[in-house]
Amino acid sequence: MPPFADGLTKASPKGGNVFSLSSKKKRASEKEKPKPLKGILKKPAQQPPQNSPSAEEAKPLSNRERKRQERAKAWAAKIAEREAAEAAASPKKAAGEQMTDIEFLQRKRARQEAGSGGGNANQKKRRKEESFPLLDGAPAPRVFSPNSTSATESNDPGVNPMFLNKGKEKGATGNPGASQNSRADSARAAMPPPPKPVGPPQVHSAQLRRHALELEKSRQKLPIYPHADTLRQCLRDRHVLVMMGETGSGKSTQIGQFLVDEPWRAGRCIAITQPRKVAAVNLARRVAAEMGVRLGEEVGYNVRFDNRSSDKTIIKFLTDGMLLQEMLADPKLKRYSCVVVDEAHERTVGTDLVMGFLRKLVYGERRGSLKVVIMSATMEVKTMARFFEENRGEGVIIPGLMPEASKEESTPEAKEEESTPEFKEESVGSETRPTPPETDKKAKRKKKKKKKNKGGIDTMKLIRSPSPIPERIKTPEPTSAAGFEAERSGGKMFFPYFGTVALLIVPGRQYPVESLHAAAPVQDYIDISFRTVFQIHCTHPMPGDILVFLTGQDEIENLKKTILEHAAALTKEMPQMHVLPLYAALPFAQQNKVFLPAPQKNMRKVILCTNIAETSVTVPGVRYVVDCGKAKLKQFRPKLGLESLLVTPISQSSALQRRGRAGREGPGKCWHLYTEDAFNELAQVTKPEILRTDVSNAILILKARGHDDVVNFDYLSPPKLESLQKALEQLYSLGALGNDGKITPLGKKMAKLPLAPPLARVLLAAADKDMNCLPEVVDVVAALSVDNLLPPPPSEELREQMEEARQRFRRAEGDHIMLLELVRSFDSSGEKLKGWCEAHFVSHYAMKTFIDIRAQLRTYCSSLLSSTTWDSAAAETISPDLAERVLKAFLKGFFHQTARAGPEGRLGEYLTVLGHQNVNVHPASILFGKRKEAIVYHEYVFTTKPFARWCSAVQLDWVAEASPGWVKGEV
DNA sequence: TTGTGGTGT
Repeated sequence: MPPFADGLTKASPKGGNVFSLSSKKKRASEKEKPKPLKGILKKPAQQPPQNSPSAEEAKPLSNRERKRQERAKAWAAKIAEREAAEAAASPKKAAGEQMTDIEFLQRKRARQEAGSGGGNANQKKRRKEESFPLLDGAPAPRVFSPNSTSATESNDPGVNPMFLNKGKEKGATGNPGASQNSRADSARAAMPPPPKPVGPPQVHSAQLRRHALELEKSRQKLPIYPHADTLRQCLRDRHVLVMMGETGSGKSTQIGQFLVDEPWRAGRCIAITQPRKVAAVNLARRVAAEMGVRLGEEVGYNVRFDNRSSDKTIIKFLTDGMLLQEMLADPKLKRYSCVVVDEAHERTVGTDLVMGFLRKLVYGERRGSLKVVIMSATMEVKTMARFFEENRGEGVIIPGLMPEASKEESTPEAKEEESTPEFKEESVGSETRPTPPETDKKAKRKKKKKKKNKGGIDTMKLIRSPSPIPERIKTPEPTSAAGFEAERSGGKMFFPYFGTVALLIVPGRQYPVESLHAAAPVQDYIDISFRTVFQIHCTHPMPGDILVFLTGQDEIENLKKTILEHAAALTKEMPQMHVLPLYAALPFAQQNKVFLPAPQKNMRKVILCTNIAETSVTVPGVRYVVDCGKAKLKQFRPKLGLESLLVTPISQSSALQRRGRAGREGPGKCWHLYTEDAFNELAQVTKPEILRTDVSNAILILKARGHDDVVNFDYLSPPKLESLQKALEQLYSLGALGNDGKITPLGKKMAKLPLAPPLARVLLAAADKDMNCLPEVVDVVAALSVDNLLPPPPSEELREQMEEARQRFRRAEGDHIMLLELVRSFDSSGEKLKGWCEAHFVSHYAMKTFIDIRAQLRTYCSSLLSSTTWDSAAAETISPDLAERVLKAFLKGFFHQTARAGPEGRLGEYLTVLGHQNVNVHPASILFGKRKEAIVYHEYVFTTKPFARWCSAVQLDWVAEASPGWVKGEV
């Protein structure tokens, strides 16, 4: 008898199951459609759902289609004209001349005559230049879109493309036959095979193309596939498309392929951004395979340390961070005709900044020549659409989606202090940051205070630095008559246009997942998780793995232990349990175990994970999810200037995401360890990262890309003024900004480095003549940039052995120089990386990352310093003098993270130089238990106590020397 | 005397 059954009854006040079966059997994509609950174990009699369209008629080339093609041609000509004008005008402009209209026309005619005839010459010419065989010739054949003539016309009255799944629910809930037998499909099947590519020598092997043809079948089954035409039409009519595509809709792989042949592409690349590297790489692989091309040629990717793209690349997947980096050299993103922002709902700082830049470009410098697609989950669609509408959605109503936009904004918010008012929906649409007199007064008070305390920095002056007047241009005339028609009819006809934004909702492919909530509030969710896991295991059939969401490594390892102890007591008839932890700090080899089937036949995987499994990792085989309702989230407290990790209740979208993990391979079930009322009280969406973190890096990114007025930048969610102020202060104190708030030459160099501003400052300081320790500092900075370089001992027995192995790196100066010793020791050992790491208890994976980062930093630095030798083996030994120079360089970036010895007799205690806060040397530091005059530390963490991690001994006069004027007084 | 969610340049 398993120990849990008894516990379960006790845990419930009513003496029943802890869980009340929710009366709703929710389908992830249609929550609003309650369905009667059938028996828990009864298998639904439905097939895997596929959201396929109802029959769509394939028409011959209709008048409308012909007109559309004409419009497309006209469009291409327009872009070509614009480019011709730009190209022609620029040399003249440089010479201070103005080109006359006549000159312009002459040039234009000359260009046209140079082409092989017709008004489409420019377009043809460009196509040839691209040498993309699949696109050669006009009209461009849609090699990969055999349904291109199918009639999913967005301007077809009676169809509501905004709700593409409406009226198709039968298909959606699992009647694939309906779609497969549709006339549209047979029409597609009857189409002639794709024409063979013509043009330059065949670089694509027949094998690649054969494989692509095989993949074509599964492409056609994707829910998004039938909507290709609607999607294309949206982007012909509007420059911005906000698309809600649910999990499994195929949006990420298909969007690029749908748009390749569009005339507005004008030979330029389509960028698709991702928040994660793996996603960018895998998507590129898949799309290259589907298109039958070699990865890195027409389809490629670009992520840190790995660039597989070329001049030929027309669909490029890249991380949002990489796009931001590209924007340093190319602020207008001239090489792209279209930027697709995928997973926009995740609201990472990178994605948010990219969206801000794109909004500015699409209504400004790139008006008419840039298409923007935002792909997001349900919850954020309104936010995104309003943000991208040229007038912030003012006076525009999204039919059916936001009928009472004003009403729902009156939801009362909870706490005043901690909740960020800017985060509420309604403020998203605000045109500029509101500056009522009250705010202004407050700000002025702050300014006075700052002046008094720190002497001399006028932070408000920094904030209020040059404020370009935002350009206001009227909504462009829609190119589609139908779009115009729809707007005029005032909501009678539903067209997917929300002012200047097109809006599309594409259904996904998810199996139904049943939601269960706790009947009463849960006190100890670890204990209840444990019971629930056994309850599921004993009452639910195999196959079906269990995924348990917890908050951290510690919880996971503890629960794993408990489960294993009790799993041993399971009877032999019961399936066995295979318990696996999953969190980011776990070595890859162990992480990968979750992808493998359980080692024995009658065995169920129980995966205990952090929110890594919410987005980053998809575990196969999962049918049951346990959601504890909490997660660790970073929080920035601007008053203290500190980031900390806090266990926080998750948001509703997060809960739905977790639940969705049960429905990837079949109908599933999710146990939420909190009441339904508690769920209803959760925030709708997770607070965007930009409101939770230190924004100094983000501000430097803005400044370096020419946005001086960082307060009035187009943020989807503007950070608190306090956070901005803190960031500006930090950048100013590091010398990245001048008194006028503008970026300094030093700041520009810092922005180019892939490092947090203080570390970037350190690196640049080391290049100074008096410091002269760049190679050493590069080593230390790179070592500090990797996580878990020195993992804790795998077992207590090995602790002594570990300490002995690491003994040779010890340096009296502290952890920074210890890291340098470690790196030197590896460099001079001549051993293979893996063996060396194992012998010294250094993380192999972290060390590989270290090597990559170091190489990248060296490349950046080579331009700073011509005569630097990077040969570590030939370098001087780490003399006390060299160590001192290294630490002094660190103080240039970390003077604000220094502390002096605390009261006598308390060894590890220090008081921060700024703010006089108590900090303790972290026990993992080699300075632990040692008393020094002062320390510089790399990181402040608050766990059981405030700790300073990665500490080194410094002298107070060094601190004073390295600090800017206003800090000196504090030392 | 510790051991922090997840990303990214």
